[in-house]
Amino acid sequence: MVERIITGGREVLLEDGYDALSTNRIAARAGVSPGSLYQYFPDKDAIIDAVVQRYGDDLAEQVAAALGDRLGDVGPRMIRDTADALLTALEKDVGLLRVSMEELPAARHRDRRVALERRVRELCVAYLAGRSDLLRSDDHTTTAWMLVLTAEALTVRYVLDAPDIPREVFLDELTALCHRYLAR
Amino acid sequence: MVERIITGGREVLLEDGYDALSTNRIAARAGVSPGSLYQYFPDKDAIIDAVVQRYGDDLAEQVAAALGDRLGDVGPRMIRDTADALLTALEKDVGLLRVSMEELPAARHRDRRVALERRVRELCVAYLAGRSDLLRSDDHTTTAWMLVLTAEALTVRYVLDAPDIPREVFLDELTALCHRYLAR
Amino acid sequence: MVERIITGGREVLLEDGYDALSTNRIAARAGVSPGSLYQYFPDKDAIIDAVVQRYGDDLAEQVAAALGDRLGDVGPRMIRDTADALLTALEKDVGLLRVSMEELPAARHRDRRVALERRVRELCVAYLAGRSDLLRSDDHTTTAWMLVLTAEALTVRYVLDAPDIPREVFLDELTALCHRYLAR
Amino acid sequence: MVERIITGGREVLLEDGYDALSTNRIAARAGVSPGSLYQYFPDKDAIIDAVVQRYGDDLAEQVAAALGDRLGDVGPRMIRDTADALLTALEKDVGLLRVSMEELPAARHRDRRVALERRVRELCVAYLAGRSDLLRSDDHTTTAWMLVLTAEALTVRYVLDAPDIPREVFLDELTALCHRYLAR
DNA sequence: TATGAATGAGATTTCATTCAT
DNA sequence: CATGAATGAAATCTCATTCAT
Repeated sequence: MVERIITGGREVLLEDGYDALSTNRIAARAGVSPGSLYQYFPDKDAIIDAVVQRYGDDLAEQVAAALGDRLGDVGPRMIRDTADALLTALEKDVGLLRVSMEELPAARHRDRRVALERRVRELCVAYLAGRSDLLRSDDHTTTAWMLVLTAEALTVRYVLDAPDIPREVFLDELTALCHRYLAR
Repeated sequence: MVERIITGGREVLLEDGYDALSTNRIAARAGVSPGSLYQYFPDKDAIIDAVVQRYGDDLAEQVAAALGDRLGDVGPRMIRDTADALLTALEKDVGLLRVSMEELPAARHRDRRVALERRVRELCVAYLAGRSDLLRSDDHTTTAWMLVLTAEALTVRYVLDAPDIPREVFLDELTALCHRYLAR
Repeated sequence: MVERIITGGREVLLEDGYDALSTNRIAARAGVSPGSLYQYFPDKDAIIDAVVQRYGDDLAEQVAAALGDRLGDVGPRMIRDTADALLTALEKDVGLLRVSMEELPAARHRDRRVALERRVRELCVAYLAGRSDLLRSDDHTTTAWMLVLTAEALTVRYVLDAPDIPREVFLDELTALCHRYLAR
Repeated sequence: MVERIITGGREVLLEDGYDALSTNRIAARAGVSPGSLYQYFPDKDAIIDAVVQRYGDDLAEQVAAALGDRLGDVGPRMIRDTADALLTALEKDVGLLRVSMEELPAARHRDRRVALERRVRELCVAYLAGRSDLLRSDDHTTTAWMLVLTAEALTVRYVLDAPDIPREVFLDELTALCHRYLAR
């Protein structure tokens, strides 16, 4: 049931947009009575949050999995693979990505985004700490902050704005950007 | 009067937030009758747009001015100064920046943002073209795309998320990131 | 519920008049929330239409019934009985008749009125066709058009303007008017 | 000035309809400031009344003039000429007639209509009194009431509904209807 | 006198939420 | 649990009217 509601919410979000979204519409789309929504969610926002959360979790899982596979790698290769994994994950559901980033107020996923960024940053710091001697800077925390946000922002924009840059070129450039920033 | 309305709109946006914003509240805040809003703006959205537009124009002007001053400079110095100018501009009204980026749906300023980015990108391409021999890549368009978005995203996030990084360090890091990405 | 709304609408129309009629007032009068109106009617006009339609249907039914009863009759008697039935029907709810005819823009019931007139005219033509040899004119369509409108207009005005003419006299005169117009 | 306002009101009524009519629109159409309206008319209704009054006066004048010409005539000829004059007058501005009869609430011209009808009825009574010996009924007041309303209603409807009846035939029929009703 | 910017009451409509069944 | 009719607060926008200039 929770499942149907979240699915309904995502469909409404995708097909009608955030402005046209209403609890009645979600209920109709989910084939459920409006009243039933409130047995599983305290209010409308909680439903949207669940949809967005679900999407965020999917993303995180995909990236984490890809990261796990390449954890031992080093240098540009590792960077590129990670970026590729992130890009691939974002490309899976451009519609929902667009709605999330352009129609929803950012505040709606701010907390989740910040939490995810922190987690990734910590992994990044650990990674950097293991290669300290090869790095330009000792301040791994700052380095990781810069790196994570850069990769995130550029990848999201690449998917949403579809600039006239081939995918491979974009990944090469992003890799260069990151690698050169890191290297001594 | 238009002035009062826009000011009122900005104040409501800052003090009550986007969700609580209503035409009646804007009118009250502006010390104006609700009906008067509609002598100068066709609808509620037009008022918000005017507020955001106003802010965006201010920002653009400041950045453009700073860019103009330093257009002849070269190397890391130029990058750092530009970044500093951008950062300074964003720091001037953090409240409105936050509302714009986190409460308003991005779609509300997408067009304006895209236009500004293009403008800056073109300046950037021109700048790069003049220093082609010092650069790693010949594809200035791609390079500029990466650079502009990176600088924008990082600076905005630095202001909004206030990470535990001193201002000077941030500027140094951003400069390093950009400079190393560019240099041969 | 639809019933309550229509009743409420009619009461507001009768007691406050068309100009003062508002959805809120209808809702209050019907002892219903404003929002509930919109579960059963798409907009305000639909409610008014329903009220008027209801009244028109009642009227039509009464007249049709009376007509059916006297369809076999002939001559002045039939005319007079029909007129009497029409008059009786209109006298049943003078208040609503007055509001309909004098406060509502005629366009609001034009279609219904035209449809009813056509129906009655067709019955009239059939009636005339069966007595062709007694009639002054062969153009039954034109004759019926004249007759139906005359009877309608005079009866309505008699009820609304309440001229200083006894009911029986009025019916006699209307009968004379019609009969003499028809007869060879 | 009063002239311009009334003209403007009539134009708005004709071109935009009663529902879209607003004081601002009248003012714009008349090339006058909204405020100026209130120097010559106490409120919006007074303006509309003036427009309708003007139209009614024009009508009355035309009919009166035609009547004056044929005052001496008798019998069917006189009836037919009068009807023709009325029809001709109504045909002169079908647009305004339609707006008056179908968009405006009838109450807006009720008083004027009633007054005009009384005047005409009195003339009619006088006419009838002079020919008492030829008439079926002695109750001239009642006869006149019937006659005037019948002629008015049928003529108006003929113009507005444009039934499939040639003008001459309509006049013949109306004449027959009236004449036969009157004659002994 | 003419103006027209300003007014503000009030109208229609939506929709998140509740609660009796 | 599920329902869905009912709610009612609140939002946007209009427009007849006023009044300082």
